[in-house]
This record gives sequence, structure tokens and C-alpha cells, in this order.
Amino acid sequence: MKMTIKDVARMANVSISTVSRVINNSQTVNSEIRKRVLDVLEATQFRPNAIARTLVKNNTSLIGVLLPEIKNNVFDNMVEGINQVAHLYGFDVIIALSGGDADSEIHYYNMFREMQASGIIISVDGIRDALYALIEAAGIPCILVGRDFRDKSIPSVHVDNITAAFEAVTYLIQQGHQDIAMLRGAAGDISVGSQRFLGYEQALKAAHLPVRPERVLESGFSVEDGVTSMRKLYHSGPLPSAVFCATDRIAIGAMNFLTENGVKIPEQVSFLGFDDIDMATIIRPKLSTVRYSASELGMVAARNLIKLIKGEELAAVHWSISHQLEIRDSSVKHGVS
Amino acid sequence: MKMTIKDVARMANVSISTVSRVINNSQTVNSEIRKRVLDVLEATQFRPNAIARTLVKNNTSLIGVLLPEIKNNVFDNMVEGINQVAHLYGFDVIIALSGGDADSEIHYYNMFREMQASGIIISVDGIRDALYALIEAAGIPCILVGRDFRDKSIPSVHVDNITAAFEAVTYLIQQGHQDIAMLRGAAGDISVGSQRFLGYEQALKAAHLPVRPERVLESGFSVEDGVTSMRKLYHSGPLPSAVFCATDRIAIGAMNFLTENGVKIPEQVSFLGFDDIDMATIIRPKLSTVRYSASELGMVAARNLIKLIKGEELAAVHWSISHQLEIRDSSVKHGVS
DNA sequence: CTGAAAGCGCTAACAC
DNA sequence: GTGTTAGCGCTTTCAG
Repeated sequence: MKMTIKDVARMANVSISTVSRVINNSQTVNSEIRKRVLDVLEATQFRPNAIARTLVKNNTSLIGVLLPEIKNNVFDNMVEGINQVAHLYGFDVIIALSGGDADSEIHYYNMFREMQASGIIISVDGIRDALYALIEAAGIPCILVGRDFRDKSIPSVHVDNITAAFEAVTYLIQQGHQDIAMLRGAAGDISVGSQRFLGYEQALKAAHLPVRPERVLESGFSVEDGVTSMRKLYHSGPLPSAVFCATDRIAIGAMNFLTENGVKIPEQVSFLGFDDIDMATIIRPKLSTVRYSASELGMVAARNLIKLIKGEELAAVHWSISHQLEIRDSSVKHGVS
Repeated sequence: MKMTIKDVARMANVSISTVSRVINNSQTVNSEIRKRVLDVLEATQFRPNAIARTLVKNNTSLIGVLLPEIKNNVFDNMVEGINQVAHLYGFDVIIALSGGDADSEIHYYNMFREMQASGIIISVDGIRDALYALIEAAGIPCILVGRDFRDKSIPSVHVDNITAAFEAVTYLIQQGHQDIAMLRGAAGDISVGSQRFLGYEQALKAAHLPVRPERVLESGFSVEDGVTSMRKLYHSGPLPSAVFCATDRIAIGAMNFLTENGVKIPEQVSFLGFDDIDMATIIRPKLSTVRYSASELGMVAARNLIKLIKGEELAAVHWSISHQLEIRDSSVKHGVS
């Protein structure tokens, strides 16, 4: 069943180089012979061994994408963006899922490397030292996506989380809210949640409002985490008048919890999320949120990775893509009912 | 930057075979020499070229997974299942996204093949003839996931869509509903939507209820498609008392449309979905649906693929995994308010 | 226990 | 325009 060029050559009564030439269209071949080869190729459904080809040509047209998970909508759109521009330039993209596990990240990074991938796009919430060192040591074109990695030297594409969060919270303040809680994601100084928290903090300070620790809840980034955090907040005293959430998923969980406990949204509590996932417009009330284009994130990453692969000069090392406030039904002026 | 075993050998003052032996632990090497090599390996962060290794060993431990998209929650859980058992057996899994495009499917299938993947898992809504022929010709271990492919000879894993839909609609009938509409997905005899429609039809017939074409709406499988279909139904006369949807996403769109038009769910119209995606429990009312484990789908697929790869005998060619009705808040007895 | 050498399937000089 | 041949980087006999 498994054939080689040699087999094809024998069947078509030509040399292996001739077969290689017609497969790759690399040189003109006598049209009659060419046809003979083509026929065998068709009849046998032969496919050249890319492994062998890669070995001699010493380059692939493969882009590896390393993701923690795909449950998150954002990744899906991002991959779509990557796919789109990669295909434009003739690159194939393959994806590996790390599950957020550090060992797995290293494992798959090395797998891409061993597969001789031309470039790698990594989306991690916070990059760990070991991976970081590996990327630098390996020297394969690589772009980080997601968080603001401006403190690092590896190129990255991201949303300006701090500014976006600052603007979101400032909007809430302008709407008259003074007691604004934040449901941030995981703690630690490496995560998206931390950057969005920074923006929250700056906005409050700019408005001379106190940052009260008891109004800042730490958790994961999931719907369930939103429920948990909100439950804590709910049982710890009077409700804030607005809640800023590090992700839409957190916001959705939190809103569900409140609704089930008879709290009216947005009349009693306003909500603002981040990411603008599909669900944001599906739930009721529709979620006000910070929108950005995840597919643009992917496209910018892919485009620059390809430049890197081709050895072209990069215009910058870190790119941020734009964001907008998308005000919908989960937030209103303070005091409105 | 890019090194070979040769470089390592030179640096450690040994032969390349010795280096290979310590990398692969394939033969005992004098512990002192071994250490010398290990040190160089560590210092240089050297990684062997998997391409070359694969070429000589003529096998990879790679499983390729071909998906139409990842936006759909079901795929995410499925991949998780695949990952889990693949890792158990020492396989790496890589994913490619076809976007549902026929050419892309063939392209990526061939890519996996050229990469010498040991096996391939393909999730397609309906498999097209060209791909099918290719799979048969290529002779690489392959498993289809998703639809019921019992009419085909390529092994498959799936939910028994017909039976599940039959049971779902029968439940609705037992609840007193007589006028039950169906929002099926895409038409054509190859899709999941068609099988679920078959179950709907059988249930009505078994209860001696008429299958009225004007109560069956065709569309895609998305939330937006649900809105569109429901709008049509809404403007075409009296509302049915219950609606069975081919996917949860359709159901969610349809429910949103109705809610926005002042229709009470489930008091006026009961809803039943299919898939039990995350959103089903997040929206209000919580969606009654047919539940199955997508990760089980993935696990069964991976397990059997690995058997195929190892040349072991398969207990069957087609497996269906179990399903349950998950009754929540979107459906009630007919006439209850 | 270690090194030399053959060869995996393919491409790309290089001859003819 | 076609065939012969030398590797690509690695593993694996086969000698020593």
C-alpha cells in the first residue's frame, strides 16, 4: 500500500528524478512521458513523503499554533485569522492544545520544532520562564499572542488591556457609578486578568475613587468562576452599583447568579465585560463589553510571523490592536431604574 | 543556531552513533561519556530533527485530527477526549481546521498523510465522495466522528441521532404536545440534521401525528439560523406548542427571537435542543436538550484508532455512544401555564 | 562499549 | 530532456 517515488518510477518506466520533476513541476518533461507518470500517479493515488522532502529541502511551509484550549471563543476567531493569512502565503497551519499545562506547552513547542515548523504562534495567558528560555534558545520565528508582552523581547500581538480596562471603568464612572467592583481572573503578575485589573485601578485613582480590596475578587476566567465570585460578593455586604469583569464569561456567570437571586440587571447593578464573545449578545440582558477583533489578532500575528520567517524587517516588535466599548443592555446610568 | 547530531558529536568528542544512543537511551553508554554528551545536549538545548528520525524509523507517533471548525463547543470536548487517551498511549495530536471546505479537507488530509501521521480522526458533518475515496485509497488508519456512518465501511463513532431524536420528540408527545415543529439544520441526506429529522418523523408517525412540511424549517446550525427560522415560523401562522431543534444553538436563537416578541417560554412554546452545549445551562430558561458526552466521542475514537494503528482487531466498525434527555426549564406539559 | 557505514525517500546538482 | 548520484540528519546493523 505504501509507495515511494521509486515504485512510481518503475511502473511508469522512467527514472525517479523524472517522477520528482513532474510531481514538483520543477523542470519541463517530455509531454508523453509526463502523461505516463501522471497516469500512474492518478491510478495509485500516490503522495510523496513530505518527511523525506523536508529533510532535503530543509524547510517546511508549516506554522504551528500552540493554544491552551479552544473552548474559548476568542481562540476560535483568532485561529480563523491565522488560517486566512497563512493560506494566502502558502503556509499550512496545525494546532496543538496544551491544556494550559506547562509541561505540555514545552512538549508541543518541541514537537513543532522537531517537525521543522517554519514558525510558531503561541497563545498563553502568561508565559512561563522555561518556555520563554526555550523559545529564545531555539531561535525559531515565534510570535506571542494575547497578553501584553512589551516587557519581553519576543514579538507579540495583543490588545492594550490596561488602556481598554481603564476606558471601560472610566465609562462606568462617567455614568455616575462610584462603587465599582471588579471580578478579575487569576492572580499573579503574568495574566491578562492582572493587566485588566491595572486599568481598573488606574481609572479609579484618576477619578479619586478608593480601590477597596474587598471589592476585588479573584477567580478563574470561566462562567462558573463568575458565579462563585459573585456569590462571595453578594454575601459580603451591600451590592456595588456596577461590576467590571475581566472576561465576558465571568460577567455572564455573575449576572446569572444575581438574576437568580432576584437582583435586577441593570437597574440595581450594571455590568461590563471584556472580549465580546458570541454569548454576550445571546444572553439577556445583552452584555456591555470591550470588543476587539480576535481574528485581527490572529491575522497580525500570522502576517508578522511570515515576515519573520522570510527574514524581512519588522516594523515593530509589539503590536496592539484596537478595541471599542460596546455598550448594550447590562449597564446604565447610576440611579436609573 | 540550528544544530545536528554531528555538531553535538564533535563538541562531545564522540561519534554520532554514540550521541544517538544517549538521546534515545537505546544502548548502554559508558557513564562518563554519557555525561559528557548529556552536558553538551543541555548546554546547546539541542533537539533532534524529528523529520530525519521519522524518515529512517518510518513511523511517527502522530495522530491528526481534522475538524471543520472549533467554534462549536462539541468539538472542544471531543478534542479533549482524544488528547487524553492519545497521551496515555504516547501519541501526539495535532489539529487542522478545514473550515468545512471540501478542498481544504482534502488538502489537510493529504498533509497529515505526507507528514506520515500514524492515524487520522475526521469529524465531518457529511463526508464527501472525494474524501471518502481518498481515505480508502490511502489506507491510513482513520476514524470518522459525528454522524452515523453505518452505511460506510470506514470505522466511525457517533451518537445514535435517529434514536435520540425519536426519544426527544416522543417525550414531547407524551407531555401532551401535538403540534411540534422542527428546526432542522442543513438539508441534504448527508448531515446530522437529516438524521435528527428522521427521528422526529418517526416519532410523529409512531404517535399517528401528521408530519406537516410547513412545520419543518431548514437552515444552518447556528444561533443566527435559529433566529431566522423562528422568524419565518412566527410569521406563518399560529405558533406550534413545542419546537424540537437540531442543535442547541438553533434553539437558543429561536428562543431569543420569541422572547423578544413577547412569547413566553415555556408557557406558550416548549423547546427541546440537542448537544447540551455550555450555553444550554447559561441561558434562561435553561434549555431542555439531548445530552451526550463529546469527550466520550473523542475517547472512543482515539482508543479505536490506536488499536487500528497497532494492527489490533476491532470489536466493531461503528460505535454509538449513549445519550440522555436532559429536561430543564424550556419545556413543560402542554397546557400548563 | 564505541565507531564506521549503509540507507530511509526525496531533491538537485551533474552528466549524458 | 533524462538518468545517475550525492547527500539531507538520523538510526541501526556490523565490525572492532
